[in-house]
Amino acid sequence: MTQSIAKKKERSTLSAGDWEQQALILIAEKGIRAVAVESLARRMGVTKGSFYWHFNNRESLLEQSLIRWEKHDATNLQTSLSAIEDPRERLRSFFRRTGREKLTHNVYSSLCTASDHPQVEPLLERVAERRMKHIEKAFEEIGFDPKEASHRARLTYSAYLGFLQLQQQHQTPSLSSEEFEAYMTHVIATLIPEK
Amino acid sequence: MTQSIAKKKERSTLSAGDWEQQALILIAEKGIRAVAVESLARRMGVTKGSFYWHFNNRESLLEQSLIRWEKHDATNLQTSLSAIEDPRERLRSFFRRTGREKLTHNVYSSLCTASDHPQVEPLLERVAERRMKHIEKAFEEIGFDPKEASHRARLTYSAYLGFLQLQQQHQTPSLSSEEFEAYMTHVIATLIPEK
DNA sequence: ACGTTTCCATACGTACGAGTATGGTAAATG
DNA sequence: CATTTACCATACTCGTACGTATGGAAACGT
Repeated sequence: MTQSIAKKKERSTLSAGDWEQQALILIAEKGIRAVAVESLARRMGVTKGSFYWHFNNRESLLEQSLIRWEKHDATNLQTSLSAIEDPRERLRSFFRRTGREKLTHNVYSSLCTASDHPQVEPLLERVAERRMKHIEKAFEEIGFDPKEASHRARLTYSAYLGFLQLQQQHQTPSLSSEEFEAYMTHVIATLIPEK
Repeated sequence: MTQSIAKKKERSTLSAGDWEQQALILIAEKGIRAVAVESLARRMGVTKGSFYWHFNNRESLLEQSLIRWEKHDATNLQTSLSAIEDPRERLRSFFRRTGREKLTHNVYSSLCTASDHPQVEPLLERVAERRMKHIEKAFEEIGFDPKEASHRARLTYSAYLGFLQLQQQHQTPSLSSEEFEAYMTHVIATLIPEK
């Protein structure tokens, strides 16, 4: 038993986790609708027979994949919260998170364009709620009263979501350009008040 | 010939325009993916045979419908621009446009969740570009220099897009509540500087 | 060594939606 | 009045993707 665990690195056989991981990569690249079991199987170098041994159906795969992603995202948020004590800096790092965490970020971006999907919608709700609370807390630490902090958090997260949308439409300066830097500076200056 | 035009109000036969109109209504209600020719035909009280007399294929219907919507939206923007001379008031009216123009607004909202669709993507790009220019101009009239106005317009439109996203996820206060009014006041105060 | 899991391939069955072929009916036209 | 034209119904084909049935081969337990 202990030996079989160590063997995982060899691609002798696939695990359910491998399928979930590849599904997330495919979501990030082409969106959730592109996750078809036959094409995904080809991608993994096997056929459908393998898939239906690991999962009951496509819906089950998506469910597990999304749970996996959500956990990963929640811990990401938590660590950034405990790591950065200055609330202003914490907010700035939230915006700049777009650059790092490429995969998990692209997954979210893709999921947003599938908000009508029955399995995705509740996930997006939970994630948005969690992140907005996170932002709201930072604004309260800065000095906003609860009501204002709530509104400012909603506005901030809306700006973030809208930016993702424009990014997918290729209507945003590339992340590495100085045009992008200038825009980020403007956003931070507008939404995060000085001391 | 002149008589047949006058008869249009009677639902004796359907025109291409009728199909496009119903397609837009369906898009607003259930998204563009729900626009299937058979189900749409049932909605119109006829069968596929009718549809394929008016259109070559489904793609053609979507193309015509989207063009129709885009024209409508462009004139809407133009009239609001020429009707309101105060730039601040013009920006405020942009935000509040969510309430009025229910149909055309819901269509846009639905289209945003289908930004990966090949026929929708270029449309969204054009619309976003047009609207952002509109907002940018208002900010310039207020007194922002061109660079700042551009950034502020992008931020403003991002906030708008993000709000639509949250709205679809039912994570926004209802448009008629005072909670919504308080939020709008906050947004306007944050993004539109006082004189 | 032998049977039992584990993992996967192959071949099917099925549902759905797009598009086609063809025929029918009422209105317009001459 | 006869015939064309506009509009629509019915009955197909076809491609795609999900899901199932079944069998094979390697690994594991005993």
